[in-house]
Amino acid sequence: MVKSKAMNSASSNPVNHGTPPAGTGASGSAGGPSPTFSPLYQQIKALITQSLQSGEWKPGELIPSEVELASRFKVSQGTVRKAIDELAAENLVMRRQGKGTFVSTHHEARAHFRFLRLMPDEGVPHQPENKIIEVKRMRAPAEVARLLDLKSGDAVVYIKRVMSFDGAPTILEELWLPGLLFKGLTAERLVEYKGPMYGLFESEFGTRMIRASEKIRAVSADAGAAQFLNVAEGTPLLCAERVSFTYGDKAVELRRGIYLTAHHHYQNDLS
Amino acid sequence: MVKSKAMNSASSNPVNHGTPPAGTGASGSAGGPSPTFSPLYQQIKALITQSLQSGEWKPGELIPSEVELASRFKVSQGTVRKAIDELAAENLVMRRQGKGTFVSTHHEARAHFRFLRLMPDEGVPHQPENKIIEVKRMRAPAEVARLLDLKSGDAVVYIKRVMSFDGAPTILEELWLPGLLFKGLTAERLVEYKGPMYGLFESEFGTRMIRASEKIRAVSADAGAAQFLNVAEGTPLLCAERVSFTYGDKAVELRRGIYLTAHHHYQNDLS
DNA sequence: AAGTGGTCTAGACCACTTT
DNA sequence: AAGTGGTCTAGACCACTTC
Repeated sequence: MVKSKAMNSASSNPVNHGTPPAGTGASGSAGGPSPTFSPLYQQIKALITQSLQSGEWKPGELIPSEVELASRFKVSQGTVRKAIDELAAENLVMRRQGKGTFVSTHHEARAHFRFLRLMPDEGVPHQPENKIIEVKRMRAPAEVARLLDLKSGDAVVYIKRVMSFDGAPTILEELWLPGLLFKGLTAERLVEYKGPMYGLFESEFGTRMIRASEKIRAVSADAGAAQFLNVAEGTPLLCAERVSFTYGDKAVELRRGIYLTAHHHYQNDLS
Repeated sequence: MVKSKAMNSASSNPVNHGTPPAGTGASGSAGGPSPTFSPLYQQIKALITQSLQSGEWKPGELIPSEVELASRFKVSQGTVRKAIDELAAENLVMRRQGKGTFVSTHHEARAHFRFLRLMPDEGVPHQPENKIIEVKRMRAPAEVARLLDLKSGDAVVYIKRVMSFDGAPTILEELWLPGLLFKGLTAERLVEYKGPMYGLFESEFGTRMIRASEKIRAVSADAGAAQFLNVAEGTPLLCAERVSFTYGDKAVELRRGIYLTAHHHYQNDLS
């Protein structure tokens, strides 16, 4: 099964063992100056990612073993291994020695803290209580459309909720989601669902968040925030504006969180 | 050569190969629950880290090639490679194809943005101007001592400064450093030094920050902050309390930054 | 005992940089 | 041409989990 890489551009083979010339995917070509090679393991990684995205292997499920994937793609186990190593580093899959490799899911305490960075100043993190304030469909304002890569006026789902820790309202959150991706999303469904919202998105709407980018600022509590968080107007609050992405770096959520940081803090590790 | 791992002992040999000891796995056991073995590449990684810490290879310098290290440690190149892979992932070294592997340094734009997360809302990041307000030696307050793993009352260096972007004061920062590690640190040295403070610490005091943990809150501008940042008292500001660590996870800096987020934001990527 | 991921080796060749 | 990191292979064995 293939050994070196010179030549051998292959045929029905899903990957390009060859090197110089054409081959799978790759970009431009056509006399281009840079054929934009990608290493074999990157191509394998892309193929696996495709299977994840298409739902061939669903969150929580076991994916085929390294040996099987190697045989399927006609490459060595080491190459598959390196591809999966990167996917594991990006939290798309989780390896478990002796058991296999599983598709990551938001239905886990582990994945939980990746996206909720607010920690109590003392004690261990609790599961917040969740109160839905409002759910509606609307046309995307220009700013929302821009960040979600939609056209201004496209349908979006708007959600407003308050999260409390030990009975103390702490987070006021607004979300905007592309209407097309979240058609059946209703207030009832949100209220009855227990657990992290990303788990609901993943299970019920097939949209899995894999990466996010946040911009954080300090703001003053306006009348609304003051009311929902039970603080005086003008109280300093932390504002986190998040854009979340799914496979293919597609933006699929805009979230604006207002955090009361009197007894909590936003935890961040620089490494 | 050499194949198994397990155990730790050996003689003049820097790593523990050999020792094909008793039967695999279980063995008598009963007593020792965990022999605390570590894979060969982890041991190599530890040895390389030691050389970095001891200054055998200084920031910015080239470390020996993979082939040479493999020969020195009497392991295969692949094993050295895996060790260096992890060090590169932790930003302790940087690989450059065709040239070699270099010790990371803070004297680089690249390392710069790892620890300064405040970005302008529009436009590209600028180099801030730096104004030293105060430098003094003092005894560590209880809280500072606790976070720096010192004894209350131990000597610390205290620094207060303001950083401005395009002439606008934006960051008010206080630092506490262990007195023993920063003996010759004076206001003059700080003022005359151009570039990131971590570069000075690294070059002049041999202390390299490799990791940090931040807790972020929203606060109200008090009289002092209002004065230095040229805002009204009560203005909401972002407060980032950072503890930085050097090799061996030793805490060596406490930093409390007050950020004006009117035209800047704290950028954070969740992945 | 069989299957899975994890470690280690040895050798080949590729891509990039410098001499 | 020589040296360095980067990719790929093939095979061996280890550690963990399940049957």
